[in-house]
Amino acid sequence: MTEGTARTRQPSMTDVARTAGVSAQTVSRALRGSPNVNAETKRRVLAAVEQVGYRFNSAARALSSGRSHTIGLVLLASGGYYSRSAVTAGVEAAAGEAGYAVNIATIAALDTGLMERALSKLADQGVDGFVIAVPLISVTPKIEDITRDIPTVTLDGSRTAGARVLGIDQQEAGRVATQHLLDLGHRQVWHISGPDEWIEARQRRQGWQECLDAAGVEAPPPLEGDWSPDSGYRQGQIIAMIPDVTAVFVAGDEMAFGVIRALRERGRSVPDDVSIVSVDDIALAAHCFPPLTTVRQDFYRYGAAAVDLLLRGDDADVDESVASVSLSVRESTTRPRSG
Amino acid sequence: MTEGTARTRQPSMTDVARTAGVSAQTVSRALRGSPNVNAETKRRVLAAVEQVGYRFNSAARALSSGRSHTIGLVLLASGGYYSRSAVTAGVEAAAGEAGYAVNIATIAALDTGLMERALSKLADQGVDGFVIAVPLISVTPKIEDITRDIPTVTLDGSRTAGARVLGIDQQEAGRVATQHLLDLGHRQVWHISGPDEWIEARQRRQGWQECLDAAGVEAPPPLEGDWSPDSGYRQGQIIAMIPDVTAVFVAGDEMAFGVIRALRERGRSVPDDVSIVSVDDIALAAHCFPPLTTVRQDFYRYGAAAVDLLLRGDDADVDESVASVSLSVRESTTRPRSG
DNA sequence: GTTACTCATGGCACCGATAACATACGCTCA
DNA sequence: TGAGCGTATGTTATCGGTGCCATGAGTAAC
Repeated sequence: MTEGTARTRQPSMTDVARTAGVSAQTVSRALRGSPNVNAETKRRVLAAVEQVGYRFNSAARALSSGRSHTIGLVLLASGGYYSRSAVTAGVEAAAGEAGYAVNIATIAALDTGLMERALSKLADQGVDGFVIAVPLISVTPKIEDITRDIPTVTLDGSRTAGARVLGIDQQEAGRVATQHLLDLGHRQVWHISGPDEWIEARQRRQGWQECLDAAGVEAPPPLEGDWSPDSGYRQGQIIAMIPDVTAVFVAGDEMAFGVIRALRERGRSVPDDVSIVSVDDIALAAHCFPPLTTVRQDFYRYGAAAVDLLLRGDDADVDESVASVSLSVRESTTRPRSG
Repeated sequence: MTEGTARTRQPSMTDVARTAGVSAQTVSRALRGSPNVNAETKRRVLAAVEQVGYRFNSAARALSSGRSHTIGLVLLASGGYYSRSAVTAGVEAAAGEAGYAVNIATIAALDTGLMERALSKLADQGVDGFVIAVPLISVTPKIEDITRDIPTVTLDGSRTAGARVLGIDQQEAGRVATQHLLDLGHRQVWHISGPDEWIEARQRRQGWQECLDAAGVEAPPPLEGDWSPDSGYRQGQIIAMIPDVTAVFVAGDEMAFGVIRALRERGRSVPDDVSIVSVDDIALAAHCFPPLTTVRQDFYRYGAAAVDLLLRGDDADVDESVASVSLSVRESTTRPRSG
């Protein structure tokens, strides 16, 4: 390089201290808002920070304090891009507010080895906590080791050593969806669930089952998708071949898109022939054809609540507010023809 | 706590060194894959790592080496959750492969102040580089300062001091989409663009304009949305009121959903009355009704390429492969009635 | 056989903040 | 008046790697 001025190192606390005429320790205290700092001193420090263009060095802080002020977020690459995106935003917002940064690790598939590697990588990065937004299909000793050392919140109800679980009542979502169809007069409600590894999927299915039980209806065998619209399409083709199906509860909006398409291609109209209700209420649910009746989930708040739980640990008021679900009734559901 | 053994500190390189019977420096070299380490020594070191349960401390590394092996990703909370999600995955995958972690910062809106804060926050975290996936609506001195010090790749073509630009030819996308409609026999093509602050939006509009110019068609005034399905719906309502519209190029799939809905509600059928083509090819594009003809963008590779460019700086082969666009022809476009 | 050079390894200072401890000052109260 | 205490500030060691330089062994070249 031919630059005239050599690229000098970033100013450090010592530089600020010299400029402000105090010790580095006082600068540290002033910047962290320690109570025992004179107001006038603090002002001088802040002025010096501006003057020398000081930028905080979080690596040094992490090294000396042992805390990185970073949390690790584990996501699944496939499956539900809307929720992933919204959860990420919620996590990041809540973390940011608490002065934490967010480090992400995406695993390509639900594989224990990949999970171990992801957690390991984040642990190496020195995260202070984990938010795990994918199911832990199996908890290996290695995973237990890591989550025992580092506070963890799981979002889907998986349990591992020392992890807190943010319990959302997915069963309720399944119940609300199914009851809506029964209330419309449907005699039977079919179900296309998410992958069985996901506790969310299991809980929604359970809610469906319970609701049918309570109504004295024998539940038909559930079909299983993988959250993707393609899988919904495939399962929808099966549904389309079964006569007398008038109502289907699909475990996720994106799958529901595929189901509706499959039904339409087979000449079954939604909602005239078959009513469809699902869960999520993604942004496109209101704009597709027909607009989707769906149980709303607030993924953003879900993610934010996970961080609150992780950092503050106040289970109580978190769970209450996040757990609520609400039904957005649109045009993909209606009374059965002969109902 | 009543634990028998006090929670001791994590093992460090010194511990590994002692166990392996070498110096800490040799451990460091062995772990970083330095060429000048005896194979046998390396084996001993790796065994010792296993034995003592050593975990790398990246804060220490960052402090002493001055590089954090972390890159910062700036996203916009609203607007295109599919692309956000896919870009994030691509960035994370490419970064992970190169041994880098990803730190995210989401800005709630396209606001210069928020952008400054996001960059500043990531800079404080000590990121080695930025991938900025939102438009820089205005480049303030503060933003310039930060991006001058830290390598930056912008994804939408915004320019700022020292930033590399990953140039995807969005104009080509606009051209391909528009030409498809002309080829089908449409005499006129309307356009609903993205927000003018986005270079992507401007380029796609330019492509549309050029294509019409080349065909000797006078372009109608473009309408403008904000990428959201709701905005598509609003603009679609306007389009629906204009007689003789037979073809619309919508700048994004999510907006196209809203446009189609608005047209349908006004009794205009897609594609029989109006053909719709858009850009992105999100997962749901194939499953909505009617299935959407759209120009495919590979956001995942886009994100990955940004990281490659940032870390390796080999512009050449990156641009070529990513820039390509391809049209997915589905059922939302057809010949005009009297065409 | 000395020089020269490579390879494998060790020693030590240092990155920049913070924890822990020390100090200085001012004030209250016996 | 001096013990006792709280507040504001300074001093020093330390966190755990890495950069730089030194060292010794082995080997090729003259």
